[in-house]
Amino acid sequence: MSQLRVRFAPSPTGYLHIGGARTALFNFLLARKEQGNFILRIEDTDVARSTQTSVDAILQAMDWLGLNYDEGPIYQSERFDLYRSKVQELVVAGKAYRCYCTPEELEQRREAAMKSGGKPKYDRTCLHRQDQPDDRPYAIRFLVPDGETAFVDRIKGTISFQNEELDDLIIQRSDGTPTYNFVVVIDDAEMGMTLVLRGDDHVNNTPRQILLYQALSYAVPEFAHVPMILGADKTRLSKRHGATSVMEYRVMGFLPEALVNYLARLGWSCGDEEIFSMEELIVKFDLDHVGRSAGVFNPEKLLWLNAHYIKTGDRQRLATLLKEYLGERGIETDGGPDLVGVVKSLQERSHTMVEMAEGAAFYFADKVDYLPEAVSKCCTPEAKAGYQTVLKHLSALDDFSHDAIAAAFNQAMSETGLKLGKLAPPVRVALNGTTTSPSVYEVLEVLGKERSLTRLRQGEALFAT
RNA sequence: GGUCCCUUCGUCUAGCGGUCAGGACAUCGGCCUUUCACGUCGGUAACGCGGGUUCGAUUCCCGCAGGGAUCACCA
Repeated sequence: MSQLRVRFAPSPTGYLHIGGARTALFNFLLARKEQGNFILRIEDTDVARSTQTSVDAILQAMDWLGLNYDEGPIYQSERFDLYRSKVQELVVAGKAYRCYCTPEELEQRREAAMKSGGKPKYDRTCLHRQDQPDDRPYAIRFLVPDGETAFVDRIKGTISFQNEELDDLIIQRSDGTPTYNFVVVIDDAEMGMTLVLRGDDHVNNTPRQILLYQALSYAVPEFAHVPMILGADKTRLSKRHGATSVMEYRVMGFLPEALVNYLARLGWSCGDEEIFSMEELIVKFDLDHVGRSAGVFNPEKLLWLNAHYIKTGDRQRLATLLKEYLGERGIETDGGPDLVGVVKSLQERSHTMVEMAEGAAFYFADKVDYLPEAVSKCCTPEAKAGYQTVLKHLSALDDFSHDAIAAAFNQAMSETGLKLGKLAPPVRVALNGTTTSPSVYEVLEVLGKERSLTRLRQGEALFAT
């Protein structure tokens, strides 16, 4: 049994963004599907740009999405000794060499080469250098062998490069710290990765890394590169296109399962299916159906999915969430109507939890905030009699259930000869101050008799005589 | 510029030689209706171009065009 081992390796220089989340998700799904291991590794070799705040933000976002890992987080910054010894191993074997060229010199030569139409690759000046002084700063470069390097990408198919296109890349900086392309190989190899699933932008790094694996006598893992995510204008997804941070979506009232479902379907498909729970994804996800081309992030479809999950979600759980969203808006729910009832009345008409919270606010308000236009439109002198008839019948109810309320309205209708379209609007205004709300029957039921009647009696004053 | 990758409705995509090119979001109509939604029925809408291969190409091959990625002592 060959155990699948995959990893997600973000660099902690910011929050977890949509693209990274999808890469993490794909790795997670594969690991769970194959019953392999999912490792989280923090790529913080760039000490200057890495922060603990970012690490925390990434961990929090993964937790929210439900992407738990089996090993880690492993910090590369704690493994410098290992990297250094591996660099030495290559130097001793003659597969890497010291380079005394300064960044400034290299930059100059690059520019000169570009200007004369040549390739901006390292000219191997120091490969042929005779002296190797220890008292001068030097970086270590990997000596790229001649030939061709090819690999079979699990998503894109065979990809090959001529080694001469590759630079003798620096694997250790002059300050002694290792560079990305080197540590990623050491870690993926030492941690036993069997598949490296990552963003498309790493395709060009892959041949260099393969050469490194070979130079260090490591087994080369399989690779799979997922296409990037674009904004509506087909450019790389960025702040301009809206929220890119996973956690921003929670703030905006999205459910994690909606984001997971959306991200999974962005670039992957399973016939005509659109709705997938995490459990289904684990069973159905596969690399064979991951597309090769970049995809545009479509917020509207995500919104539709979110509405779907709100519509079909567990009311008790949504009630708990709603309480949080209301709390963030300064609305206290204790002592108010039953939250599950509130959720039930709003569930079908909310696309986000924020929307639900906004729609639920009136249930918990001490006094109704009347919208002037709603009052003038619905609480007309002609409507007053009908309103009072409704109020009379509702007052007489012992059982304030939906059905009983409906019966009360029916009585009022036959008594006044008015249709529900005439009777309901002013009641709605009295209850929530506007012309839009859940069904008035539901609102009355959720509010309960006492609160309802209080509001209805207050509402009598709305009618201009 | 070099190298590498990509190309089906507006968007996400199904398709793996013969389909009226399917689904979903969005959009446009109808229905439902106490408001707003939801739901429901239906419509509009796509194979980048040019060569091949083949009885037959969206599908296979080669060009072209257009996108994108990458060419750091960043990751």
